[in-house]
Amino acid sequence: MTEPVRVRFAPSPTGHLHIGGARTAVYNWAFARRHGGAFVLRIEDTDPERSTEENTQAILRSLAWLGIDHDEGPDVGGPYGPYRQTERAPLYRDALALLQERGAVYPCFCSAEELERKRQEARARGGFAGYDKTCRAISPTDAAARVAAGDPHAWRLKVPFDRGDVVFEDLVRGEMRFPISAIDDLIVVRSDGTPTYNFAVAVDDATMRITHVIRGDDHISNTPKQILVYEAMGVEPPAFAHLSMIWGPDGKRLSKRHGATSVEAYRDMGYLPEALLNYLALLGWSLDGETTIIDRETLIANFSLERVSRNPAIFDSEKLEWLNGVYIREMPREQFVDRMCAVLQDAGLLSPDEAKERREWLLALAPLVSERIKRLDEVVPMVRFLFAEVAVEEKAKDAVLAVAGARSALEEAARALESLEAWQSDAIEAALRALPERLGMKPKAVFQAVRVAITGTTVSPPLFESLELLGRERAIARIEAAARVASD
RNA sequence: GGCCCGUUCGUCUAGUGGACUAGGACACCGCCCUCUCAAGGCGGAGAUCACGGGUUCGAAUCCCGUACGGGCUACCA
Repeated sequence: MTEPVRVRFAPSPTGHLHIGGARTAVYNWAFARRHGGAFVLRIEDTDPERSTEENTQAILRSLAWLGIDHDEGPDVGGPYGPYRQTERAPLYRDALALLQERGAVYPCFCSAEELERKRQEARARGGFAGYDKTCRAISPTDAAARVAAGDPHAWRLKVPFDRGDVVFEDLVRGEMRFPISAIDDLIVVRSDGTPTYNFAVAVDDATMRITHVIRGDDHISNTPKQILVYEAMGVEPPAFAHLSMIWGPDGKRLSKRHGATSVEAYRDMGYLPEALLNYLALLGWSLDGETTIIDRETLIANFSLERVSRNPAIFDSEKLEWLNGVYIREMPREQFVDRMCAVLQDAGLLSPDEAKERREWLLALAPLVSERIKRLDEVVPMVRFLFAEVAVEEKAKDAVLAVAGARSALEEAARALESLEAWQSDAIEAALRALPERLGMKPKAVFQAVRVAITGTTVSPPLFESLELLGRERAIARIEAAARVASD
């Protein structure tokens, strides 16, 4: 195959971009980039009830945030547009005309009620419950006459009787084979003139010159129908690759019940796009079974459909969180400061001006924080004490300040820090380390008392650095205040 | 009912007839480091490869069947 690779991601804007859709998008995108092909975005908005422009924009935003860029789409255009199905009506009309010309379709005058009744009967009898092909028996002249007379009708595909099994090579699963007898004379155009899904998809993929259709495996059984549409049009079908579904922790279809399912929700929780991308890539694909940290470039350079797994995967948010922590720790310090500032500004702890003025200070704080969090939203509780006055938590008070000797430890600490010449962590450390022995206390008891005094909690970034960043005046004031409520 | 897909540690996976006493990662447990929490280092536990038959000198890997889960079977997508 020498033609350039063209793949598409075709979401329905009936909701935001979900984890499952995002994974499909990632695989399509990675495949396109790997082969130097085009990644096209097509919006399947034929369901007017549930499709909204807001959702389309949200999907576009989510893809952009993940760093999945498309070459053609509703927002950037392209040579095979339009890229919204609702705008492609003329294409479907042309395709129907082509099928009519080729004698590949026939009008069906059966009413919905009639069809429903037949379906019930067939189901009761057992076996195949498809359309009984009543209208296929109507002679072309009679049919044409009824159409001309304005009889309501849908158009059905004449599934050939002598075709043999529909066989295709799925790039993930291998050979797929469907008996032609089990495939219905599907409706391609409804009586209101709108195309059905399987027809629209085949027409779109054909006219957009899609070479590889990579999508969820809920479409496996649709594939033979679409192949029949291609054949009816006289067009070579693309290659297909079906991805298994992503499930929630309970092994059921991923849904709101499982908590966050949209890409935007993960963004808002402080996940990094590169971490989500990495996680999604690994959910059903592996580089070699060993490598887990896979950046964008590595993914593009190595992605292959042959290594896509056939079984459904359960979404493991703990592993995603761990991965996010890895990316946070590996993030360049400057970049982390930017991310941290954004979060602090959202929390109202920092103004844009301060972010600029205190850049050096923030750069010093960054590594203390980045090493301790897995999500960006953990920044705020961890460093709040540096930006605002904090009350000592009750349980911290009970566990640390209510211990014998806490008061003298704090008083001594305040004294030692007051007389310090240079307010730097190493000097602070030297001063505080001398205390435990002199007071006959364990180092941990002294340090925890100081920690609680300045942060209000028993857990914080490293103590000496925290003291330095807090500043002498505030640090000593807090230690003295804590001493007043501590036990002897 | 019919057609189709799937089934390896709790989870994601490696594995394509012999290197498998089934490897890696997350989670879990222990130890070390240590001012807390993390991070990091070291180690541990965890999979009768869904089950049952076969093929073969030899099967997680090939074939058949069963069970369980899932999809399609719409003038939904």
